[in-house]
Amino acid sequence: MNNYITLLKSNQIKVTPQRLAIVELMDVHGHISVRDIFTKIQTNFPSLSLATVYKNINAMVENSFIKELKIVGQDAKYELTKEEHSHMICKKCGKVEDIILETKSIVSSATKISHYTIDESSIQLFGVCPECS
Amino acid sequence: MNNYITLLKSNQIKVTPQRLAIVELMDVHGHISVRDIFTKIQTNFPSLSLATVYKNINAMVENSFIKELKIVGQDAKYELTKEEHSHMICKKCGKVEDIILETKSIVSSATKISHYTIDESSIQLFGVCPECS
DNA sequence: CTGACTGCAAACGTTTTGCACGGTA
DNA sequence: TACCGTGCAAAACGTTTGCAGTCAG
Repeated sequence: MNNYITLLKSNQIKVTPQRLAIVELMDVHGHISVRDIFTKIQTNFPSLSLATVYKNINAMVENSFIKELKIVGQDAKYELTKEEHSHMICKKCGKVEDIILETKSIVSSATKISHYTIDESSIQLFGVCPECS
Repeated sequence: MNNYITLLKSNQIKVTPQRLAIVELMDVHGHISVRDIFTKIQTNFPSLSLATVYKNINAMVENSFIKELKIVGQDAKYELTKEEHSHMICKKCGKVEDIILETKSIVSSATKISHYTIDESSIQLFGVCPECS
């Protein structure tokens, strides 16, 4: 049985070919924009509608099944929700990569300073990747 | 002599009433969206055009005179460029606040792991502010 | 006085919506 | 079979553009 089918079902999301294609693309690419999802899927699935992509993406974000990633200078990208992680962004090639960083110390010092109750963080680091330099 | 006039001039930006209003609003509010700039200024400056706001914001971002801030769940906001800092975002009231955090250690560990040359970072911490809890 | 800035209206691209049809469970 | 999801077309947004007139330096 297909992994993506299992994944959707375990999140109470009804399985359709469109959704399978979206989830597979996200899994393979890691981070992907609506436009890219649409054009990539449409190649071998010409009947796919952009409205359907939007509707599904929105519902999945609503669910927390996927996460929206806003990056300055880029279109919004989407990724499957997984272990908390940060992002490395290459300013030359635009690549976005996951990286697991220790955030406890920064969060605890921010808590001390601000007196916020912090439960989520977004850390993006910009620079040039090894391949581009 | 008005501070904002000095500020614009020192960045080689021609001084106009529209730009003064925009810069003043950003300074006072810290972080503000295009829509809010437009509606707030328009109250006592009815001839202001939304296109002018966009043109100025874009030129100022281009200049690095101001910075764009993309936050999940909110419109893009703009802030005057100043000392590097991070952001606290209250999930209840939507408030965005600056906070100065030590980022050296996280950046250096990310550099070791990823081999990126990192020169910029965006750190956003989400939670509930003291006033809302 | 000249080039840059503004306001307006139109154009554009993106996202959302309503509705009839089709497919999943 | 019942309901949810899909595709289509239109509508609603947000942002950009071109142009003619105005203003800052």
